[in-house]
Amino acid sequence: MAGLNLIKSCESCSCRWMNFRHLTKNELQLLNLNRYEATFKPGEIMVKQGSPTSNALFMSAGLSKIYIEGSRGKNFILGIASPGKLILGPGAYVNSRHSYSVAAITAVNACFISVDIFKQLTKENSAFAESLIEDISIKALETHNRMVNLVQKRMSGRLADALLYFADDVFKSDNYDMILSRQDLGDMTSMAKECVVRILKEFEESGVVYSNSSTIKILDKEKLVQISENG
Amino acid sequence: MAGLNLIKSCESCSCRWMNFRHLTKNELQLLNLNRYEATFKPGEIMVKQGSPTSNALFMSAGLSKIYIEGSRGKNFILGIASPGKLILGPGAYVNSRHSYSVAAITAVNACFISVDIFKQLTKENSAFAESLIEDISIKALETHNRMVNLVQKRMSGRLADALLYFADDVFKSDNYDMILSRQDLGDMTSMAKECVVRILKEFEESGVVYSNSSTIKILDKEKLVQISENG
DNA sequence: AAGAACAATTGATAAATATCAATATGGTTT
DNA sequence: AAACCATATTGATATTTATCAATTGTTCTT
Repeated sequence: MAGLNLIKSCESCSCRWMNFRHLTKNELQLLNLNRYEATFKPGEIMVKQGSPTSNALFMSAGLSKIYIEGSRGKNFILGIASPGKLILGPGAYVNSRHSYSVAAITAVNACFISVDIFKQLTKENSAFAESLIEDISIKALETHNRMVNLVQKRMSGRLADALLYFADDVFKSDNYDMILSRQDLGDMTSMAKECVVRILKEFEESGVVYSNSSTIKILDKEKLVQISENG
Repeated sequence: MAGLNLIKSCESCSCRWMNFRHLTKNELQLLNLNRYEATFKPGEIMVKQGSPTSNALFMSAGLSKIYIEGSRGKNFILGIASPGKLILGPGAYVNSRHSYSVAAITAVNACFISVDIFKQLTKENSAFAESLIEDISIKALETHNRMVNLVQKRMSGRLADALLYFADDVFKSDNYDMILSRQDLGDMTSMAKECVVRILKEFEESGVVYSNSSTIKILDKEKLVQISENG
């Protein structure tokens, strides 16, 4: 199995989870022995909501979307996963079920790491455990923030937030490919796909954001931030 | 200072945090030495969003509301805190600032416990640390669920959720005092206070819930659950 | 008990958002 | 290049929700 891996070892991996810095050489080796890599094509499901949390995931290449499958077939997109981020929902510590689904957007390489090993490491290494608490806490803060924004802002503010999220957190650039469909953008900002189109058009007419169906260029970031803040 | 405390010690406390069961006698004593009790009158602020997270809180009596102060004076009510629950936002592990405010609804007794001590205990006692991760994870799951519901359901479904939350999680009874104002109920369900009134009236007209300004009686729970599920 | 202050209620209306149906566009397959 | 598919776009309309203004009820104070 190790022969199939693209990445030589966790010790030398350049895109490993930051918090693995707290692990000793031995612990990293243990990790390395209990992982395997897989590749996914665009659109393929990497993690299915409700399935057992046997593994945590770490992507080494590509982008994927994390989404909750709500009732009546409606999805809610939590965010974009990229290399270096832990993919393991809160269900792992509650009911041992994945609390969200993850689907590849681009071609993706990912490491599967046994949750049992993962939990064992948190037990043995308190610095590592604390860093996990930090990671979870950061996500909780982001979620709180997200929820308040979704609930208190109008459509243009919500869409501005999403565009800024891609620029600042995902691509670190104000020009980027819009990897989500209009429908997905709607699922992320709680609006109908037609409304996404209309608000994007408004942004374009006011010279804030240029967009075509697959590209975004933020032209006036200050104004976009203002739109986000004014709700 | 110990003389001011109503509760004799953490060891014998009947309403202490469940996860303290993982602590040893010594650790409980350490906890006990580093706590102090306070009482709050209805309406008083117990924790202010943005203030330093020097202490975690545990209520021994009363009810309070946990809320995020959003932009432009709009609040968002996260939930109701009751005895036995840890009150410590994710900010404690991120920026050492309280990420939400907490205000007493009824008369409240609460213990303040030093966050430093709290963190020290998670470092020394891995079972305790894991139980904290579990606690945080449960809250994260609830938040995810909440967010999806708020975003995908219409007003009647959201209000039904809130009424069921009070019945099942807070009061464990289908008849209870509505301790929140209509405005607060609106801040919790993302709707205007006038709409809360109107939907409650609808519920009453269809025989699902009886309500006056300070009381709720769930008359047809199945139907209320249905309303919640149908969005 | 009168009055002040605040919360709840109601009705009318405006604003925000979703839905529906039709058309356009772009990329793929054949 | 024609046909096909999925997605994007547009316009018209319906639905949902918020806002405003006025009134009623409640609680607290004096």
